[in-house]
Amino acid sequence: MSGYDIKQRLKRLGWLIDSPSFGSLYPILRTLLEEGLVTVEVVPGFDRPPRKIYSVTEAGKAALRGWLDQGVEPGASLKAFVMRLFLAGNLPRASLLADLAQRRRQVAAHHKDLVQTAQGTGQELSLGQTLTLDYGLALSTAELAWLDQTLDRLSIQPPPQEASEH
Amino acid sequence: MSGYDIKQRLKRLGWLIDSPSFGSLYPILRTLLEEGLVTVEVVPGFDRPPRKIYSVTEAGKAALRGWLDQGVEPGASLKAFVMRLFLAGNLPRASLLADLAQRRRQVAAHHKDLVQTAQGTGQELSLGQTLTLDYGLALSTAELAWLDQTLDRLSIQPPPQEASEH
DNA sequence: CTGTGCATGTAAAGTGTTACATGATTTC
DNA sequence: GAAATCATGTAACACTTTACATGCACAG
Repeated sequence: MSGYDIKQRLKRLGWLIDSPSFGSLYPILRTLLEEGLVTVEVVPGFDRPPRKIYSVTEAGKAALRGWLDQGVEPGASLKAFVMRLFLAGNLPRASLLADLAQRRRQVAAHHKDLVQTAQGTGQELSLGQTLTLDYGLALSTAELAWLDQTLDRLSIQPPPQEASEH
Repeated sequence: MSGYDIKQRLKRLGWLIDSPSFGSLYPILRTLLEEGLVTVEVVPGFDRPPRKIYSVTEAGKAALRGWLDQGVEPGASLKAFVMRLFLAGNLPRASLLADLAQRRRQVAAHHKDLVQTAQGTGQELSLGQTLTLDYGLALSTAELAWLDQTLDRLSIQPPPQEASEH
């Protein structure tokens, strides 16, 4: 993909993560190129400006795998999780399941924390705090349900071949 | 609250937003103090190190209200929304409802986008992309439900007095 | 004929984290 | 006796955005 494409692609997920600006994206691509993690091919467009199509090299894939294998720090944000999830296709199935399981533990802990806060503090909460608490509970409940469902689906149906049902 | 307290408090919401480091938090508090938006009171502890308890001044409240009144840029992240929600107690009820309504529009648009991506692109999605899409759909669905429910609740039950049911 | 989309890139300015320094108390 | 919690703060470093520069095509 080109730098422009990458930004567009990330912007579509912009609700969950924030996509980088060109001012950080282009320098990063140059660095990756210098490190040999990607290659470029310049494709001149008829009408439009020429595009630089980047491809990940084997070294790049290895580096990505290395990064993913490091795992997430406990307490990682939603954003970090989404990023890893997006790249999960490059991860062996077992690692992906471990990642999801760890996320489940984190969200479960957070959920428990929210429930305790709701019960513990009594009635001395501001409207803002009440709403935030409520919002957090709703989202964590939904995420836990999704994680359980997805863990089930991926555990029972392990073949890396694509399912024919479509 | 003290700087330490603020960090603790924000860390409890750390699943949804990331709390600042002390390296940024303390300088910010000093700036706010110099601008007259907060005041300090040093409370020496018997055992523990002395604590600096900050309080928001009237000028600080006015500045906060000004910031909240600016509204959110379209395309604001979940993090930004949670921050505003948390501070919503300082907002007139009508502004809060407007904020929630705008968030609803944003999430609805994002949800629609995800549905189109799921249908449009066909079957040529990687596992990571499929999972991210699925995850986004699950969370946006849950958030829309919460927003609808909350908008209803706050519209029907507008009194700023606390409900007696507890 | 002004604005928007495509497409890349640089430099300055801003914002943030990491690492360090201090110092007492409690837990393993 | 080492490590963690409480509690504040600074300086160096890393990172990011904002603003600018370039240039063509197309729509209102």
